[in-house]
Amino acid sequence: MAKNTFETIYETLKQRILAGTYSIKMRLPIEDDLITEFDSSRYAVRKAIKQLADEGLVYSVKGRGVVLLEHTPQTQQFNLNLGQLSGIKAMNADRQLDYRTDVVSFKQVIVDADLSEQTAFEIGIPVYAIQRVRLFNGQHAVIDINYFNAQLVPGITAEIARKSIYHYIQNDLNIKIAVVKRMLRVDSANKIDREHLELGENNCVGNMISIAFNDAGRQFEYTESHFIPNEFVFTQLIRN
Amino acid sequence: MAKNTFETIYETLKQRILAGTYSIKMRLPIEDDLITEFDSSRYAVRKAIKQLADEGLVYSVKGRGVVLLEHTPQTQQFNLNLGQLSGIKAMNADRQLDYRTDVVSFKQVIVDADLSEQTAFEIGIPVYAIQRVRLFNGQHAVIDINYFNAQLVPGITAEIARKSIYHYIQNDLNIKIAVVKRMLRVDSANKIDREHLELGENNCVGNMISIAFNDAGRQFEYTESHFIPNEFVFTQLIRN
DNA sequence: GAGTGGTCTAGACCACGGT
DNA sequence: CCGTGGTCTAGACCACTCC
Repeated sequence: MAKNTFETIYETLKQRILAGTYSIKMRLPIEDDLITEFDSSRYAVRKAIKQLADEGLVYSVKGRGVVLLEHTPQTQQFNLNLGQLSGIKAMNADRQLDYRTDVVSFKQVIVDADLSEQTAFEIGIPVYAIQRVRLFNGQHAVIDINYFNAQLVPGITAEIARKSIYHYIQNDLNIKIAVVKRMLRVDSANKIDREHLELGENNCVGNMISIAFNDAGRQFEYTESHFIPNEFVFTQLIRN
Repeated sequence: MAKNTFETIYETLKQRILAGTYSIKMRLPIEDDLITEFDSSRYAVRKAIKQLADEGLVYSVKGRGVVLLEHTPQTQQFNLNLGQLSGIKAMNADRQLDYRTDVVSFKQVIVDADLSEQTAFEIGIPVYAIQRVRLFNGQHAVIDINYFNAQLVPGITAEIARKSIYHYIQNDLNIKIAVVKRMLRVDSANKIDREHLELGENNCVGNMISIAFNDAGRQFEYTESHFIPNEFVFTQLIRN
């Protein structure tokens, strides 16, 4: 860790904040002191503070200083899964979970008007249409409905889908996943959901829609992940 | 608008991107060209590009340049309600909606162990406990369950709750809302939800939990907003 | 008025991508 | 190898907070 000056400062400050070193005064040392302590430039110090602010640990007030945000065990968890990448597999890697994937459907189709409307893919291009059920601790908790642009992401097989498409994309195809845009909704459960998910009494699902772009700016994926209620949490940080 | 050099550059570039000026080559001009064009420093140019990247419009690749992300009408909507502040009132100010608030319950209580566990407020402090139903176009769509630290946010009345607590906090009390941490879940509907929301056939709700901090770093609010399915969307951007 | 973070300039060098 | 963005330094001045 800590390859850059900036990272060293960031890691050190974060440790101290979490250890409560600064907690009494509820303030970080002023920039000049940090510059002196770490023998670095203002740039590195400010960048480290910026990252701490992005994580919701501190807040800068012009003319006053850098304030620490109260962090209780409850609010602590916010600082964890803020912006994760990869599939749900990695998304839950921190929790120790028994995990399995069933490929329910695997097709290659041409995008028509309706599908284009839904996925934002151009009409006429070939896509892989894949449906996979994710089991956590034996529970049918998530169904992933994927559409991958077959020109940008060629050669997907059912076998790859059973393991990890993202692993295949990144390691075998060497595609860089640059940006993922996400939408979160609560939808009434549809036929597919009722068929494949253990909804119990519930008749709704969470729906996480992901649109992924490679580092050439091209959208290569549209995915809907329908998940059962009461099991998943998403976090977001808003700063003024 | 555009008070700073940085803002001028940012606004100009954003306009051009949305107008499609750069779309053919799928690239932004290189930094040096932008420095020349806007007669500014590299700092301002890079800051503008950073903001465009934060919005999901572009993506920087070291050694190659700044790539434009495909933006179709569908993915465009992602760029809207990314990080909004204020209550739901402002959250939906862009849509033209008939809007009303009913105060269902208004109490002042002392935080006990259970409530402390839930809200992360200290045991023993007084809080306002408020329940409000939000009607959009006459539909009972949202119930807000608020807890405000009565020491940090004194003097809330039912009348204020009916109008806008955030307006009162910011304009009358002059409190600066620095940071809001949010969690999103899908919960099975409870008694209060079934009583106050127009769930129709659905028996689940979305649950947006907000924890707000003032610019002294103190948590002054814990709120759960339970909302009906199929009506609300949340967005998130993840960058590598 | 003193102290603090926010903005900005003008450089330097490094790391990576493509040729 | 060259061109590009990423990191970093050493300053200057401004805007805001607090006494």
